[in-house]
Amino acid sequence: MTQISASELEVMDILWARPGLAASDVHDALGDGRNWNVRTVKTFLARLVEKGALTTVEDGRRYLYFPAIKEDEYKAAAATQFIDRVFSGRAAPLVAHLADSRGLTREDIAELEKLLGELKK
Amino acid sequence: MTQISASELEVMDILWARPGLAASDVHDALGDGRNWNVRTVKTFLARLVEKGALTTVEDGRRYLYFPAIKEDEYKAAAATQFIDRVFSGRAAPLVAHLADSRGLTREDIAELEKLLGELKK
DNA sequence: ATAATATGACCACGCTTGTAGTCATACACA
DNA sequence: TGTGTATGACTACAAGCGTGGTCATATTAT
Repeated sequence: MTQISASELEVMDILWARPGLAASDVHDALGDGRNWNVRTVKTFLARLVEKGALTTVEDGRRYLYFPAIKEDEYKAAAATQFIDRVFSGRAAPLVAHLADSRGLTREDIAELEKLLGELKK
Repeated sequence: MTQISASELEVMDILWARPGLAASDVHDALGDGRNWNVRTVKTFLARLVEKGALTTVEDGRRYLYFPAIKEDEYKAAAATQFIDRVFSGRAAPLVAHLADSRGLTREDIAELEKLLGELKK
């Protein structure tokens, strides 16, 4: 599986949330800060199809796009890969850095504790 | 600050651990799986200097390389950036994914719990 | 019916990255 | 003293990425 770039990932996020959009819908859904030309969005869509991350279904004279990979699986793999690259595979230092640099919220901390509690069993 | 690529980061890791190596020393230190040609390593070093991540000190007819950015700061920023890109800025889901996909070791879990304990104060 | 618009197919272009090659020179050993 | 070797400076080149243009055609609005 080739790599998905940061920009491409934004497109994937849209389609994971709402599968089956057409190119122009994806463009609209990005709207906010992302001021990409529709053609730019189409380039990303085409590249994602090439990479096997999306599939298409014809709908008249246009395509609808659907994720071909699962969000959870992709993100889990991305996390593992990132930690391998940057933290030699150790998760704890990463969390330490986060705590340091941007501060986890009280809620984050509570959530993580709950998680760890479950993991211990 | 321009981006540091995965390969470049491997070089940075060497120099964070042992600052002041020459190009050929860095090459040797990589040795293991990394079968880069010395010239490839030199390209990475030159690019890192260009990017402001390393500085050099002349040593006769060669250079010694020193990190110009701090490991902790760089990695903290990288972690934040990664979480923003992939997990919309929320750390907890990331840890959940790690737990899922590759399994944190018992030690990881213990370490994280200790960390969270400290953070709560 | 004609003109503006949307859509897909294909193309472009400069920057980054991985991976070195070439050249000139300096040093080290035979 | 000549020859291999290490070093830096510069160059190369294909693939990936961000960004969008062109062209032909189909659809919609007037």
